[in-house]
Amino acid sequence: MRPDPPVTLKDVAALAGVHPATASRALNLETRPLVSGETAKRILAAADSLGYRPNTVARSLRTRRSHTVGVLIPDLTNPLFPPIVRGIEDRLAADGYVALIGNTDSDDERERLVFERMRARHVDGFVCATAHLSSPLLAEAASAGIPVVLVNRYAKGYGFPAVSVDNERGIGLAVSHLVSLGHRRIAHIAGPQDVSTGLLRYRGFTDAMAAHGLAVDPALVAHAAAYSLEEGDRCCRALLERDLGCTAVAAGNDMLAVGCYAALETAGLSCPRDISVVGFNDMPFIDRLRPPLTSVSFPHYQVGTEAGRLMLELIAATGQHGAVPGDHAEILYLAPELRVRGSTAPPRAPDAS
Amino acid sequence: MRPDPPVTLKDVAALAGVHPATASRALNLETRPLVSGETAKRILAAADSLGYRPNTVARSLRTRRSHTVGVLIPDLTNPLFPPIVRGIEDRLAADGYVALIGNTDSDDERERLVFERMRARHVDGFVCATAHLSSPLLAEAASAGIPVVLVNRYAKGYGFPAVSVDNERGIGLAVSHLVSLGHRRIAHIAGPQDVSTGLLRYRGFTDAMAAHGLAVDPALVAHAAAYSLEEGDRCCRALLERDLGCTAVAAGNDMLAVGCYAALETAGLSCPRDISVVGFNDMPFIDRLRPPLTSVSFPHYQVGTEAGRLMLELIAATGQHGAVPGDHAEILYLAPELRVRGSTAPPRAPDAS
DNA sequence: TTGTAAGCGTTATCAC
DNA sequence: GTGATAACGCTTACAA
Repeated sequence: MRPDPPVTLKDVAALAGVHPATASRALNLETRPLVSGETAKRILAAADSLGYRPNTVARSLRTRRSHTVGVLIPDLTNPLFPPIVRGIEDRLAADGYVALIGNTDSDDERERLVFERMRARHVDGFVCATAHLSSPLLAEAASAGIPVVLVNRYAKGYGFPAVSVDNERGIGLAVSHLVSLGHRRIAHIAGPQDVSTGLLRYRGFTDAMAAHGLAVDPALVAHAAAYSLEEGDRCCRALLERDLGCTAVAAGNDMLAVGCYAALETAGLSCPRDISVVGFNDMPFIDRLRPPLTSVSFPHYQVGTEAGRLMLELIAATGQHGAVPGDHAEILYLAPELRVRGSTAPPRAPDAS
Repeated sequence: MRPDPPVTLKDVAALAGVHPATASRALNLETRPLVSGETAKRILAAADSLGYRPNTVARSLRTRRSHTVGVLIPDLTNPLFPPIVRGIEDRLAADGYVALIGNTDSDDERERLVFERMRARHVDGFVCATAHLSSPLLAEAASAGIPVVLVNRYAKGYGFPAVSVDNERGIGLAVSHLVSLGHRRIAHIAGPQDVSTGLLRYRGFTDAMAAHGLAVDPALVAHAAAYSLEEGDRCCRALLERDLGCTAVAAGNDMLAVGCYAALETAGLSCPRDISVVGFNDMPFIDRLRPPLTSVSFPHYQVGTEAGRLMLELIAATGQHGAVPGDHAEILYLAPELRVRGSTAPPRAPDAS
């Protein structure tokens, strides 16, 4: 079976007995008012009967709008991202946009590569969940006037809108919870300090401790090189080896927290009996682990839909006059909630602070 | 800051003092041999100094190749898919392709919508993980000569290559394992029968039971309307209510199996003490549930990379003469392996079959 | 209200 | 080996 020859605007115009330009006008909602109702009807009927589908590529070449958005994430297999990406896709789809997806593994080179590739395909904007605090890509996008929406992470100074959880408040909830259980010597496994979440949660941790009148023992802070199970495991071991009598760990995110589970098991310790663990993100299925992880939650899917919305607004705004993107950049902080589960309990032998 | 004006082929040609056509030839590897080494070098230098990036959209219009592939999946938030999608994306990226992603929720209308949208964007092919056993989309793609690779599911008669696990053998492993533990009355929660996995695993289940000389009590087969936790819960309840003394459940996939956990808990039963449960897919993190789920495993990521490979081959082949896609359709069955974990144990009171 | 014509950036097909 | 020219399918001033 040989491919059917694609039907073009010219075919539709011919069948309707009008000029292609007229057909184009009738087929586009914005310009439809320009053509008489009579001919418009004829054209639409013709298009319909031929099964006409506009060639987006040609249109894109002309209008410099592809109705396509690039989505940059570190790694789709990190359970945090699927709901976010779905949210983005759903919101974009509602307006006729489609999403190009690219995993970067937080690798600058790979990030650059997918960025370039998407740019070459004339994406109308980027939703970016990979932003390091300083990123040449963002600078480039800014100077090229490409809309960017930051997700989950924030980067200063580019004037891009962002959607994210209130990290400092979130980790504060975790600390308060642990303190209220009676914990005093609380450790923190900090995420990478070159991404906003790592930095803000670390800062939030020290602030929250201070607010509770607790000193932060620097030895009770471990620094993870990445948000991974392995790093969580490694950092937790390091903390245990220091033998500083900590009774709880507030981890920088869920992966690090689950990494702690492994370290505790290796050390023959029980969670939460010996050590309480709190995560951050409340990833899907994390409530079904053994033990169910207490974690700081926020609406992932909604992060995606909000990011999609901001992107669409940004694209629309960029169309207008010489609109400077980022003029009135909207930064959205979604409220965190603590989901208390089985990984936290009062310390074994509460020490009077 | 005003957007930099994009540099085009004409600019490069001008700087190099050649005609745009020549510049084009020099810039494309396939046609580079046509131009003298001297001028080629000059052109490349010019392109480099200007930071030239080919406009893929324009190229696409001309060549009818977008170097873009549409990926259709039911739902990205189903943990089975992220590794597969990553595999696809990684393989495609290695050849300069990017992936458009679309969630369909197994909804025909939505599927049609994203399909059309991607088609309008001139994707070079579709990797499709949503195929029902009969799908108008597939027929349409086939007749339009659009390359399609089926993933995880199979659909007969279109001649499309497919990558999937050997479902019948997989469920056979599960049954053998349960039988060897001493189970005789084994229930099956069958997935939707209009998708290949549901059908094949069901068939595989009855075959395997027969091979062990065990009768399949029809009342011990429950039919799930979807691969969801809710349906697993519902089906498992139904099975329990029938009170037929089953001691083990071989579920159609992991979601259904985890749904069983909920039903068992509600019924005050313990897994694996009262009822053993086996899943299928070995989703990420499923080994960390309570109890860790025994499941039929296969290499998800590799499913993705193989699908990507097949897609690239198909695209390459379609380029040639009037190659009929699906002539030598390659069907890849990856080998399943059983991961035995804490959700299976000998029955409480083994009944002599 | 509709037609004309130019052009988006590239590549394919001719000549030279 | 290189240049000229047309064309991919569509939109959009401008003209009628």
